[in-house]
Amino acid sequence: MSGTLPPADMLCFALYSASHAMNRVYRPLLEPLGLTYPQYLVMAALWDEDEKTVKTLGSLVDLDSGTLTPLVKRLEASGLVQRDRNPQDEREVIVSLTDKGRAMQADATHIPQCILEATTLSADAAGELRDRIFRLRTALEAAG
Amino acid sequence: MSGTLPPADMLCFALYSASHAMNRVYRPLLEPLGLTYPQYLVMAALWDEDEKTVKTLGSLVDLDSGTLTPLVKRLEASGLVQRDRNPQDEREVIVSLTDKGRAMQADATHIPQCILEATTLSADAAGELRDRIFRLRTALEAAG
DNA sequence: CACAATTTAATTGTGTGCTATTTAATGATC
DNA sequence: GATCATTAAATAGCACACAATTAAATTGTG
Repeated sequence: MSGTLPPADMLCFALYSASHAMNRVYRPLLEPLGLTYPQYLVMAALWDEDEKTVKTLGSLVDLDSGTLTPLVKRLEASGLVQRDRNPQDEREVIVSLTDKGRAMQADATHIPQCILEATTLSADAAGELRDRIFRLRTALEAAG
Repeated sequence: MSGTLPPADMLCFALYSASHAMNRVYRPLLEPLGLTYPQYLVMAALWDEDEKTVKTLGSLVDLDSGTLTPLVKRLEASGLVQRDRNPQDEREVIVSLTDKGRAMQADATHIPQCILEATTLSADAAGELRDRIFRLRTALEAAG
């Protein structure tokens, strides 16, 4: 018992490969918007609630400043967000949507349905699987 | 119905963040071996069965030559694998373990158990979740 | 046999991810 | 109120990922 396994037997590889497969389904949906998948996550977080610090965004999309800073700068270069120092605390950068960034939400409303259809799951089954995977994530984070 | 969602409600983000969390659990386990997670997948595939072409490795670990070629070259530079053209078909590169690469398997046998414990799941529950996620992957790949 | 089509790796360029370090601003302690 | 510790972003360097292209070898068809 308990020796090395081929990737096809690993839970980690199931996550890894399913995450890649998900990315590949997103890619053609996001290409017309000019967004990558992590950029889409950031936009979705801002559509949910505008004006967030880089740190808050990082906790919502599971990325640190090393990844987020250049990513948000690319969104800024595309004219979708703006970055401003918080006058109350100059250490913080507040990322907020521009009019163009807000307007893009309307062009993205079809995406969740497209993804759900690609999974071939019912909405309930997808929600249940999502929660199970989030619980796995919580356990893994607690272990680290 | 069917508008944009915050990341916390997305199945895709559950996969994405759980995959990152998994990577973070692996990192300290692999650091003593000097391997990254994708490199570990390649080594695991070769421990299961030695001597595979880049293409075969790619299908087993879900990566293409653009990622695999430099990754395998780094494993070669570490002395863990060797790369040889197949004399029967000079287009193919056969990746095989060196003695050092084979010997490393013994230093990795504890890892699956560590990962299972980090999930806080029983072996059965982990296997069931793994299969469910693999089925999701299959559906997503069929949609693409 | 010739030669077009296919297949396999390698290469190039962009965009993540992450660690470690640096810089600047804030807060705590004396 | 000067100094130290903490915090938030930014930066630098390495290693994936992936699309698109290139180059070489093989196969298929006439």
